[in-house]
Amino acid sequence: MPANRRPVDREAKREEIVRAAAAQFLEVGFDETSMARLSAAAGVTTNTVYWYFEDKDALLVAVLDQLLADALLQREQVADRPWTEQVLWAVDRLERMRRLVAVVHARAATSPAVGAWHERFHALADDLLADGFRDAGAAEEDLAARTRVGVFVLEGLLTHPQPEQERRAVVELLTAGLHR
Amino acid sequence: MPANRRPVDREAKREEIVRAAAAQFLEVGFDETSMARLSAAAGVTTNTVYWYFEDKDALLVAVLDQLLADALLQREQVADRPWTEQVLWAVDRLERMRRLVAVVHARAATSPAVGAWHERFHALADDLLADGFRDAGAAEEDLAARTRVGVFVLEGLLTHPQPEQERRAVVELLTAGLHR
DNA sequence: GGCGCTCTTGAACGTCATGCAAGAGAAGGT
DNA sequence: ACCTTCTCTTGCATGACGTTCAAGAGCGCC
Repeated sequence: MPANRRPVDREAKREEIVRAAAAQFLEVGFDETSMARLSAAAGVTTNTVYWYFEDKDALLVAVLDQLLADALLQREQVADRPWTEQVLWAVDRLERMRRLVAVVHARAATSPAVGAWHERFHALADDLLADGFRDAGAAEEDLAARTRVGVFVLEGLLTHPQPEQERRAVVELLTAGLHR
Repeated sequence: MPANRRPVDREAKREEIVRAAAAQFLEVGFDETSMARLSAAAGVTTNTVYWYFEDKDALLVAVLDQLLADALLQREQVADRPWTEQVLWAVDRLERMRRLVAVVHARAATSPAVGAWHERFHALADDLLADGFRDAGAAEEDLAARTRVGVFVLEGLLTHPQPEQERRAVVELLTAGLHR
């Protein structure tokens, strides 16, 4: 039990660093953002960052968690739209994170922390998509395959940006034959 | 015009380096393979590698070109199998390059050379898949969307390994309703 | 035999992620 | 009021990396 505690800060400062890191990672790129630059953007020294985060990968995971939480929160507001529209909304919403998708895939092979996050993310994505397809009237027998295709297409649309029209065509092909 | 030339070597040595690099990139990973380690594996010094290749990204592109050429060559031998089997064969064949897919996506954003290769690759993949789907009897109107989904699923299956059975289920969903 | 080219090498540079040891500042116990 | 203890911050160092520079070595051609 802590015999001591700084006013409040702790959580607040951590979040501040995460926010600064997120901005840098999204705009500049993960590999391209040095810990020095990142720390400067957050208004602290590099060592301070290392006080709050084990290493750069841990910071990446924190950023991913925050971005994902934001997205999930916003999702509630479109939960009643038709399934096709929900998927298109997700693509649009997640596109800002485009650069991070490739980074996660690359680091997941090396960093256990990022690897674990990647698995958690796919479990969540699988659940959400399976629910959506089920509600939209997909046959139970090919639900698993359809879900997996859905996830792959989602990732593909994120990492290989397409014009609005193509995007819609692709998603509509995915939901073809469903009653909603 | 060259007033001079070493016996044969030139092309041979270049290829030797590419082969060594390919082995390292596939087994160890691109980020994890240092130029020093790579050069040692090829039996030369790092500077020698820099004589043949502009930088690490150029070497990556050379490796990708070689791997792709190999795969295309082998493909001819399965060109007469049913379309579904061809796609499954491609997934199986390309799986060795799994780690490189993420690397290409990550570096494409930064390195113009890798970016260009990535675009070339997708143009080729689009062509091959479109031809395949057309031959398999896909409707001309949703050929483009189907092709794009195909590419995304292919990349997805590469980067997120699935058990044989799941893989087949996914690919069969893609080719559902086609007469071959 | 010397010029010029291709190729190779040794040593260096700048940047990066990260580690270490020392300190600042505020509770809490006495 | 002092001193310990804990959280947090900092300056400096380290080792690895990608890449560059300047100097050669060996061969073909005049």
